[in-house]
Amino acid sequence: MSEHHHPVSAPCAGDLFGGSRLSAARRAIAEAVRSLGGAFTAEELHAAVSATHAGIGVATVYRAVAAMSAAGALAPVGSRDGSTLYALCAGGDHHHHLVCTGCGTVVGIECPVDGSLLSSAKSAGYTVTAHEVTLYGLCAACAACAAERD
Amino acid sequence: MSEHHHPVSAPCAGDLFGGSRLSAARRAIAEAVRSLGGAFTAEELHAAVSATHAGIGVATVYRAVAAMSAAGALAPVGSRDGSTLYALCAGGDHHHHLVCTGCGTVVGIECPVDGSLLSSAKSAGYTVTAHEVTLYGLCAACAACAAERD
DNA sequence: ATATTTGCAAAATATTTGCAAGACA
DNA sequence: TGTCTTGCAAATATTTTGCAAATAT
Repeated sequence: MSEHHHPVSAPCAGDLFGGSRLSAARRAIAEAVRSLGGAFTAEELHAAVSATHAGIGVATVYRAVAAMSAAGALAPVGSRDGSTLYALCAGGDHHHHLVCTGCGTVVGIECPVDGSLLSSAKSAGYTVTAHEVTLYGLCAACAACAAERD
Repeated sequence: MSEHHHPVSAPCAGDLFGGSRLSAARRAIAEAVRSLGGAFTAEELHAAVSATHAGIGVATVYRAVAAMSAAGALAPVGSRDGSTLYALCAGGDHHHHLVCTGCGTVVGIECPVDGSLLSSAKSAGYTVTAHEVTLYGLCAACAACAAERD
């Protein structure tokens, strides 16, 4: 059927932008997102991009973040100093994120919202349409570092 | 012991500010928080206060929101148009919030984060220190209104 | 060829802060 | 009385937007 193998879901590493055009700037931004590894603010992403590809504007980064979010490749995972934190969102099935408050590393976690919670909401007269779950903590390395500091 | 009955936890309706001073402005703000009933932004709260008590500055409202949040009487429940949404937080035990996206009504829900999720985080090397859970949906009235619109 | 994306700079907002004056305890 | 709170206005900061030029497909 298709000559090229365009994945329908679970975008591969090269495609964080869904169906939008892949410009040089966006390529650089996608690269920076991966190099950051964990959670980041728009400004941090801009700084990371600028380190290797100078001349990319802040607005472009903000627009890229919006595009990647719309494509489901990025998810907001809290905020720091008034700026929204984003993180790469593993494609595939429904999940949430656990963010290390020390280094920003993010891992996916299963969704804890189960039928019993939904039905208790239902009995309160509510129909749940969306939910937001994020955990915060320390990764092994940051926990060890914190313990050492005592 | 105590001549006055200062509850240690689960602040009563008159005390949204914890131990801070109860000024006229703060009394008016607390009143407005209750009159709003559901989720609100700082600006909406300021407008509500101003309707009955003119002359209260925006900064005072922001500071009051911070004070009430610190006292545990208010919790952030998402954002709208770039502004943080807050809601009255029922005192007492640990819980989360379900917000009607139609009218802003908020109800408390039990916490779905259970031991199995925490131990799966643990096995990934993470120690969970905090979490954030919010559900969004429609209350009975707003759901009926939406159905009617078809 | 053409619709999308970029970069710049300016705009729109949300929230915070300094400080003198006023209010609570 | 002494400290906390207020109000105003200015400062900060984040994110958005208009528009002409550049670019991807």
